[in-house]
Amino acid sequence: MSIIERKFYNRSTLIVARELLGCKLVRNIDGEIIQGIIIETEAYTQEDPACHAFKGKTLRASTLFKKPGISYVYFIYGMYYCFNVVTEPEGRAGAVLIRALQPFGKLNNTNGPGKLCREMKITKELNEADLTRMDSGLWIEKGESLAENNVIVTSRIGIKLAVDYPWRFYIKNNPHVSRK
DNA sequence: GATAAGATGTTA
DNA sequence: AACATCTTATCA
Repeated sequence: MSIIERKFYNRSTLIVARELLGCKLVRNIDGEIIQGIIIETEAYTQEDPACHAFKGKTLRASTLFKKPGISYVYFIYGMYYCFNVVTEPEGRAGAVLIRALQPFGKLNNTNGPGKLCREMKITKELNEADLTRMDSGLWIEKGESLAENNVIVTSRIGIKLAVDYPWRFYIKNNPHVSRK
């Protein structure tokens, strides 16, 4: 029930990626609430070759340098959006890609970053939305804390660069993880 | 099961 | 030309 405040995001991207597991992503579309538990994340930082901000402050990547706790939504492969949460202090780039949700209520088919954006109607209109405020229509609430042995850490998916970084986190034995 | 290819538009 | 994806087809 309690919304996560900005200072949570104003930290190392790796820590935020780990701690977002178990939290609840909530969307309000004209009064209709849809929500899911975050069960899979990936971290991307300024010094990371796979990150959009690696080459500097391009138009698209400029969002990654802004204040923590806002969203970064980008369009990919001609058909899908991906939803990230901006981390690190303002001026430093960093984001956590939300890769999969455990559906809540009538939400369905959220086992992948493109699919969950489609299901929750997350589009570029929500880029730079403030996730610490309910009036943005998209926010994140605290969840149950997870035991360390329920978190699996592996390499990231769908990238060519820096494939050896163990920067993907997901909840053990959860059936909604992407790429089973 | 595995692997390959096609859809599709923005980015640099 | 590549891309932080997903679906469908074509093997085995």
